[in-house]
Amino acid sequence: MTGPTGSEPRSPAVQVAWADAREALRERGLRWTPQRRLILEVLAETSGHITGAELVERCRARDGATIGSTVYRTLDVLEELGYVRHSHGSDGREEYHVLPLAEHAHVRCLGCGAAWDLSWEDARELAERLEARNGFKVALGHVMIGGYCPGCEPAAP
Amino acid sequence: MTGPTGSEPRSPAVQVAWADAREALRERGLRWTPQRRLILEVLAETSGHITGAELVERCRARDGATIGSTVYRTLDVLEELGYVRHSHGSDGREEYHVLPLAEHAHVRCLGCGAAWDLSWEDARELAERLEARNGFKVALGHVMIGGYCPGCEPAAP
DNA sequence: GTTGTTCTTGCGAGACATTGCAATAACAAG
DNA sequence: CTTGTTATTGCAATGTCTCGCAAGAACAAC
Repeated sequence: MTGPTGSEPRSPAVQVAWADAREALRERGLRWTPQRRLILEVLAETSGHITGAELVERCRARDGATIGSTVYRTLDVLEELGYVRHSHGSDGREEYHVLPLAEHAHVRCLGCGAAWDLSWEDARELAERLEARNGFKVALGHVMIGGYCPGCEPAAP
Repeated sequence: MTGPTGSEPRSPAVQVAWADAREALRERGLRWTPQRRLILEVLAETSGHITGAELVERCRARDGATIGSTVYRTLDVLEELGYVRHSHGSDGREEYHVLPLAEHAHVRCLGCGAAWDLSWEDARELAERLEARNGFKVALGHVMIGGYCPGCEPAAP
């Protein structure tokens, strides 16, 4: 694991990665709209994970006219472009992982809800094993490991 | 992996495991109702995985008066008793794993949607590693590994 | 600037799941 | 069998996310 993720502002070095989003869209014949600009802005200030509903709410805070379905559809587009990656939290809600510089697996505590990224070594080992034994190609962005961190205990059985 | 799971009828040997459900409920001061009886019946004929919505539908096929929320609440109770275990499929829908004789992790192909159980050795290795390195106790029932099986390829990037 | 193509948006409907609350029914006790 | 306790149910409202479709906007070409 590489440490818990939160929602602190991104470093300037990382922010630039969003700068070419408009370019990336245009290259694919997609369009740059005020709605997408707003969503990108909010995402650029987000680090770690964010749920779909949270993103809708933060966008709505800046522009009361924000429409939920537009946000979700934009998220789909951004995922295709590689800017976000989504999975599902333990409650089944969409959870978007922002700017996956390297795709990685998620580890989540079922007790306190904290989330980490699986360390690269652990991930690689898991992936190599499954591929070698079964020819199964692991998609690290789609791996969720639930459990309990030190301090959090499973509910009594 | 131990092979794909489906929805064939259970063997008689496994069916008996459901017989004491009524007993298990009563021991906890919970009640045996016609609704729960129906849900148990349907589950007893199910093997592998089933989504919440599917279960509701199958119950409704036998009793048109079946109420969704009752089914979901019963599922919660059964999960506490250990008769089912739930996780979330790649589309975020609830997915109940029936009668988890041994808790195990899920492997799912993002291409064809097929699901397997992670082999016990692979699972144990993953669990031991995370526990040793980070003190993180893996809950195998809450592990989802996405990827692509031989024959299914990731969508072009 | 005008025009045309087509990607996007807004909006409403719908699927799935959760929750609060009042009415009901299961169970134990007498 | 009757009664009292309280777990459960049914229902309605809410929340999250998806989808179809017509109107609107972005972009390129002229």
